[in-house]
Amino acid sequence: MRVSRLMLVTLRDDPAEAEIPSHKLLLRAGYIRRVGSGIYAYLPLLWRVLQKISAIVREELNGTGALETLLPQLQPAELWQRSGRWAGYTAGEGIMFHLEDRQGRELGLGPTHEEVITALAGELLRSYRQLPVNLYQIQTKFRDEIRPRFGLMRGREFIMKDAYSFHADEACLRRTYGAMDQAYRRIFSRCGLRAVAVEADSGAIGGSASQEFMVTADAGEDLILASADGSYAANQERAVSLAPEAVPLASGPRQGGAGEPLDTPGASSIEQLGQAHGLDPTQVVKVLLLLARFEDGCQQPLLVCLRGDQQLNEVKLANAVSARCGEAHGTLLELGPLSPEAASREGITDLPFGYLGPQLPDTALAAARSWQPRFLRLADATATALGAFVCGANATGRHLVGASWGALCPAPEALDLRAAQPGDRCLHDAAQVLEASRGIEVGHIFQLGRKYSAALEATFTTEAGQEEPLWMGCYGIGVSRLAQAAVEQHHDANGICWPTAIAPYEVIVVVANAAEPAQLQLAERLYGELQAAGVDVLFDDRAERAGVKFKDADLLGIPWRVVVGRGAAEGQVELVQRAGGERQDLAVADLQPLLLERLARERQGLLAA
RNA sequence: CGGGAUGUAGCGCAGCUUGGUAGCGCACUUCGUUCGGGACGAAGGGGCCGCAGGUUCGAAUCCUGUCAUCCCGACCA
Repeated sequence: MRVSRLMLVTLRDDPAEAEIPSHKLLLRAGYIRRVGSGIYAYLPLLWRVLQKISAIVREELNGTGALETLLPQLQPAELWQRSGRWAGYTAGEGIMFHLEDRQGRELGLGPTHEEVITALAGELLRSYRQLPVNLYQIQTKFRDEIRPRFGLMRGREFIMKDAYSFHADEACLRRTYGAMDQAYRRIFSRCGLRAVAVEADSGAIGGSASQEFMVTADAGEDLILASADGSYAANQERAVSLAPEAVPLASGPRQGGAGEPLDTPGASSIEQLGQAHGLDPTQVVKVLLLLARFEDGCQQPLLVCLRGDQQLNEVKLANAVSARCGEAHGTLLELGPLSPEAASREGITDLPFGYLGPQLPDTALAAARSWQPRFLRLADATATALGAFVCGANATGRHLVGASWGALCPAPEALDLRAAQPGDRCLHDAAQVLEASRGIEVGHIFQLGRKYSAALEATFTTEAGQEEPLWMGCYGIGVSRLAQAAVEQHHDANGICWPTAIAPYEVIVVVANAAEPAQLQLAERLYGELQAAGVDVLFDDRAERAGVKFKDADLLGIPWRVVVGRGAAEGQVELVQRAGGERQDLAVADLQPLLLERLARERQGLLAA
């Protein structure tokens, strides 16, 4: 392709709308244009990148025996009502764009395709003999993100590869899940990206085991906690660890474990309490009140106990609450702190915030107008493990010292609700410590189990002649996000440095002075020869000064630059590698063999390394 | 949705405090010089000043409303 025909518009200044390097560079180099909030046009250069990524994804998935398909983006509400996700995805902070057709039928614009594929599988897969099957598609997804940002990182319309597998039993699901894990590692390696697999929360998709693939980059939205020995890595949402040891309360239980009152005016936070009365945060049980709102309108107050030095992990809490109430009240729509303002709107004005203790009786909710009149009481295991502790006395300006579970109040169910922190000891080896890094989530694989097949009655006949719901897995890759993540991981002060495997073009031939016939002729010749040799080659034939063309070549991030300049008459050209900036002068005859050899290796991405 | 900010030419910005009919850099067009790291000179083209009301002889500027976009938090590939 000739640059003069490429519709190339590069920007010298950073666009004001972009914040992170990859977003700025994609805009400046003419890869994308914003059309609306979270909506982008993929310009021709980026489309080539996306097609290269897609080709790698296809090759690897086809290699596992997966089948490519294409499912509708317009999806009937009825399908989502059957799976129980319509309300959760459209009401409240739901992310599904939805609309009504001229007949008044409700439709959703697919944010994901579990419903459609499961309904199809239910119709088509009748016997264990047809299993397993793994179907995938590469397609635009629509999500009405609460806050689109960072260009393609979190758009409202984006390209995703999603795959869904169907199995006769769980062991088979596990095998395919393992095969997808391996395929994903190969895909990211082939794209030239450093990626790590981490344990993850299953989120709104549901199901049991799940693993995320993170491209490591400082601008990543996710916090990864990993052990230095490489045997444990998890998203912070999911990470588990050993909490620091608690400092025992010197005097032990007092007043038989009911605790001794202590006047603590003004000490409504753990820090203030600790400073004023010489207490360690690990000696305190703190009580958080939260409110959960469900699909059926039920509003459930929660009383959560944590050890004073620990932070709540809301994802873990939301999972625990869903597990306990989901059956009766449907999807958990919202979970947040129970504020004094919200309480007083309910008619509850006497909650001593800052001095709450786990013995707070349900009668505190007696005045509630629309809330459930009983707390759902949960505790982190670090709190229930305390033999004697300090807690609020449920009266402003007063705490109890030396309280113990049983005597003060029954211990709530002990769960893991705490947020693991960098520096925590690991569960698998207490000598290992969790270290933090940032990542961009580019892939996520799930063992869904039978959640969707049961809801949508997608069953098959087993060898024994029984009707059973299909076992399912689902596997996603954010293709457009991956392209931007690659830029985030591979750029420098001058622009993008694409890994060759996904670069829009592999080589750019730059004619230093297009007015010089010898240069122009040689450049034309090399351009033609490289094309004939199967190289994706750009030819910068513009009547620009050399400096402009060099700057643009760097900004675009083409891995190899061939400069046809002063040495053209003597048959000399210069070869420059974009990443690293290595340059060498070559005889024209040596160029192509050298380039072809390097490209052959680089097209394999990190697999070649 | 809560908190913060910004809307002036394709992009980046000034002008607004103190109202008087819109400017700078880049980009674009033409000509000349230049020609290996975003050249120089000359001459040009391009703006419903986000939108709607209001105040005023007069509004980019003041007032009210509204929309959009971006940033910080909750969601996700």
